[in-house]
Amino acid sequence: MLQIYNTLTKRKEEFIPKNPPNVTIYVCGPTVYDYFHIGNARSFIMGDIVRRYLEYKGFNVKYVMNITDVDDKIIRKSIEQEVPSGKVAEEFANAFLEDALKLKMKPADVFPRATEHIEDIVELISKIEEKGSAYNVDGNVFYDVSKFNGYGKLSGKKIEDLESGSRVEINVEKKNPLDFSLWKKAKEGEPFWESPWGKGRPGWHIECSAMSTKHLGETIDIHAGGNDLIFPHHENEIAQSEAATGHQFVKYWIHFGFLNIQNEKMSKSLGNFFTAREILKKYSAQTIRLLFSQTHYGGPLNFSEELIQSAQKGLEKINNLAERIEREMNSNSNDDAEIDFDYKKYYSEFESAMDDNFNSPQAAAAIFDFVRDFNRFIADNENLPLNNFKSAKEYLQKTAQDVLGILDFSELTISSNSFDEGLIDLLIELRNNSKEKKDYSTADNIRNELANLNIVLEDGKAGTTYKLPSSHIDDIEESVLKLIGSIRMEAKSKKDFTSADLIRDKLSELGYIIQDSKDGFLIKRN
RNA sequence: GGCGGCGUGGCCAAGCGGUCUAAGGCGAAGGUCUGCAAAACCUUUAUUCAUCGGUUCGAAUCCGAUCGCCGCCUCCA
Repeated sequence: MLQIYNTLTKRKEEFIPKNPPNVTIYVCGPTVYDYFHIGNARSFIMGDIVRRYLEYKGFNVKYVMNITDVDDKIIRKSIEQEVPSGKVAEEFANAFLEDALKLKMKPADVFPRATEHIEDIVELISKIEEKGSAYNVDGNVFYDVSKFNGYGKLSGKKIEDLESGSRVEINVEKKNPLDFSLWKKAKEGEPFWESPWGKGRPGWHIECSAMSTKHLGETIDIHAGGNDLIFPHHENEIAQSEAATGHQFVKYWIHFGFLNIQNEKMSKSLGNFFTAREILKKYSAQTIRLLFSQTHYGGPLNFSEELIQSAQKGLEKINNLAERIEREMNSNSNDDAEIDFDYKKYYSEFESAMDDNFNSPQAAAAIFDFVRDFNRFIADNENLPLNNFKSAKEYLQKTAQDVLGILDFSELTISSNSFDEGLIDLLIELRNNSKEKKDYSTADNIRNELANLNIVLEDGKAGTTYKLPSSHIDDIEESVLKLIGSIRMEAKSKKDFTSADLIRDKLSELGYIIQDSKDGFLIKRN
């Protein structure tokens, strides 16, 4: 039974969607005036994990994430850069979509944009006006908070408290300082749309109400976003939508904790941020996702270089097993019956963790338990039947890959790439020959040189295996060829012509021609 | 001023009334394997959960107070 902590009721509740097995989810997406930062990424990724887990549970999820493409910040930027606001929005919306993919987020079923829903927005505002919950002051339309008696139910605030301590900007047009804009009258030079109230653009909150309703219906199952959206954004969405429809807007509200830097909220205004782009240059999506998974979504996460590195180390452990499994699947032909291993136990650990309000840290722990125990199982059972590896792969795929997104079998370094791995095999053969001759200095030299190229050799019972670096494969080919050539030179200088000839023959088998010259050698592709 | 969150080992972090002498990751120490490594595995690394009181047969978990940190109330994921 899945339980979700609902911000609205402030307790964990059993998740019962309105129309099972369908589930509707709306997550507040980015305002596209700049690249999004790693703190924003946390919300998007945790939303993605929520979605993926519901799919794992067999629900048919419709997932919507809005893109706010008209607002004050975008307009400000467009003025600064002297380009139309639509251009600014387009540029950063594209960047967002690219980065979201790089972060392994499953694309939303719909990424609605405010500017493409002006009609729906106008219609919704009119409806609110008809119900008497909005008023028009000279082309500015405001929501009348006093008409909605549930105002404050999400954020736990009382109207009086808000009014007294308020830092709300004083606006003489508003009846009440808490009233907020539904439609903003266009100022000189601002983008605008025609409306019954004149030229203008939508207020911030109304787009979510309009687009959510349009794509998911009047009552949606889950609405999620960062903690800072509880008030006023989500509170206002409820007020608008419920005033218009008379129905409950959202069944379950989920809010994500902040990502902090040195214990302070990461934010554009404080300037203490890293963009997701920057971080992705140094760390993989899987690393970032594991880091996020290892903290509960609701709490704060104090981001640091040290922390992300420890996640990276942890990830290697999972990847190492995945690679081992992949290697076995390629070479193992033991078709004996599967030996007993309690896969079920790890599925149920994973599920009961995720069922408890998406407790991803505990779910990750279940995966680590599995990795440890399965590694041990391999060690204890020589020549395991292939089916065991299949089952293990299935476990990792369903949990680590499909739900948390911290693993991708198709990206493992041992699998396909353009680099000719025969070259590595040749080096391994040369190294093994040296080892047999107890020429450890040559053997170690080969290993060290490869290590410098981020190619790791590991001697195992069944022979030597290797791991390739995940990127820049092309540059490496040249370095590897140079290494092979210099080994051959050394062999020649020692009059070890057997080795030298072996190298030349093997290279030609791989399609390379090595030519000796006075001062060295030249290797060409045949 | 109003509202809310947090404080668990060297670091990160689950646990939220008994199975907790507290999961998992990182780190550290020792060991197995290895020519040496790497990987993997094994062992060790919190009788204690900010502090002080209280409730309870029983508390890291509930209540109160104190100290410290953070957030929202203005754009913000």
